[in-house]
Amino acid sequence: MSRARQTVTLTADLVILTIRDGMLSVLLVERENEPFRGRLALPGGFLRGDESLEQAAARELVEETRLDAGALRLQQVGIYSAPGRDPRRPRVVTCAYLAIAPDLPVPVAGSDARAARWVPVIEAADPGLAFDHDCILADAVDLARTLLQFSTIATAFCGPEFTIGDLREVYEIVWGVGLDKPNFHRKVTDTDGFIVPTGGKRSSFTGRPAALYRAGGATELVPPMMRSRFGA
Amino acid sequence: MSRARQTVTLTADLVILTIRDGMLSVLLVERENEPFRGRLALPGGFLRGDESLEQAAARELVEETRLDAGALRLQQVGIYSAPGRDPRRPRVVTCAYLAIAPDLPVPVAGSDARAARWVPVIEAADPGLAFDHDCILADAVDLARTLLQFSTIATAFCGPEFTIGDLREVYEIVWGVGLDKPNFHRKVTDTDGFIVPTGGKRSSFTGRPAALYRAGGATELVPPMMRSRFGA
DNA sequence: GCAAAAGTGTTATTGGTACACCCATGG
DNA sequence: CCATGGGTGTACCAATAACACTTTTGC
Repeated sequence: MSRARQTVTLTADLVILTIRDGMLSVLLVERENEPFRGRLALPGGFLRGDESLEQAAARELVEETRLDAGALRLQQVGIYSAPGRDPRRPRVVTCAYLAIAPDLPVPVAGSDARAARWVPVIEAADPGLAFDHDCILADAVDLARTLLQFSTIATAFCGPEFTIGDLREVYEIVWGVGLDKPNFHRKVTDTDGFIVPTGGKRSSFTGRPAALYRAGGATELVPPMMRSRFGA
Repeated sequence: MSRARQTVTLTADLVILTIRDGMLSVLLVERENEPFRGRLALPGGFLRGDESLEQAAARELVEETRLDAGALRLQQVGIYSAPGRDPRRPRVVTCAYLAIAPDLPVPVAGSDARAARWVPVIEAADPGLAFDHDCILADAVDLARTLLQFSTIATAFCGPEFTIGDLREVYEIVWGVGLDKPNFHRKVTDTDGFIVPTGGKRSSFTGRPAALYRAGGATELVPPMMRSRFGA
């Protein structure tokens, strides 16, 4: 029987990352049904008949965060197909997608009544997530760290307008390192299309006001952003 | 009806790349059944009940090439789930895996009777492959080019022993550029764990004999291999 | 003035590019 | 000796790392 071709159930799971209170955080939902009732899990849903997996992931993203998936860049993390990973049915295979969101005002209750909330990534593995979502989350965070290095996606963590200091904080928090402020400033301003000045300034509580920028048109970051030691 | 959860058929397709006669080539099989009867397609097969997709891909690889998947590094290219991509059934979703193989002695007829043969990648798109395999192949070749830049996987194109010139040819053929010989030599010898000398030498028809090397233990290539202009 | 954050200048070092040049072998 | 590919030396250049220093705000 194991040699026979068979059908499987396909789901798309989302790893929506943001930065809240200086911590890399992920949107998790509390499961209301068995198995793993009461445990936290990544938001996700079943593939429908008229859509691709990426479209399913985009639909989930809108339901959970009200963010337009077209504006965000949805990145495929990988496919998880180990037999028995879902106790409910013999074969439930999932494809995980990474989305990076700005700090949203609200725990964004989805259109469905599930209780969604932001959880710092370091706390997410505490009792452990449902299914193999710990593994998926770890892979997605790894991917996010790599994307920061080679793409301009770090701006997706910020709002429409941000300072270079905001952007540097994104790198420092996601990578868990300190970056040299002067060198970072030059790097992002010298890279064509990374950020463009809006002309505005923002005064923080203390210190000199910082110039405001918005995301530029470039998506690739060449040369890549290097991870230095500690200069914060 | 389109909102209902449904089951799909899952397959694992393989993009097995090698270098033959100085050309990047891919292993293709001729389809014996409709649809796309007589057209070339990527080797692949249905997921069985007791295995993951990666295991299914590894099994296919052994069947097609007799290569141990454990020795090779199987890389996930992506998932292809557009509705209607397979005319046979409403939903057939495939996950594509990239394998890089040394130049094998034989067109390696698989254990099944399918006629498998190596086809240069530039010729593969000539009448077009079956299904969306043109797209999968293009994505896999892109991935291979990127992997050559950031990993040591280029050695997988070579046999157990190879010269630095052999390795340089791999880069030149896959990237379609010429590389500076002296700089390439230093780059690979200076990178710890990329290649290790075996002590042997190989005399070609002409010129000074080249030292032989085997693949080292490193998998990542830092700093990455750069694509220069043309110095061949 | 002082603290704090933004932003500029300058130097040392690392690593890639280009290319001249020598080495070892077959014919 | 000559052609050919293997391999070394070296000058130059681009980009990063480290850090001193100036600027502009709030208090």
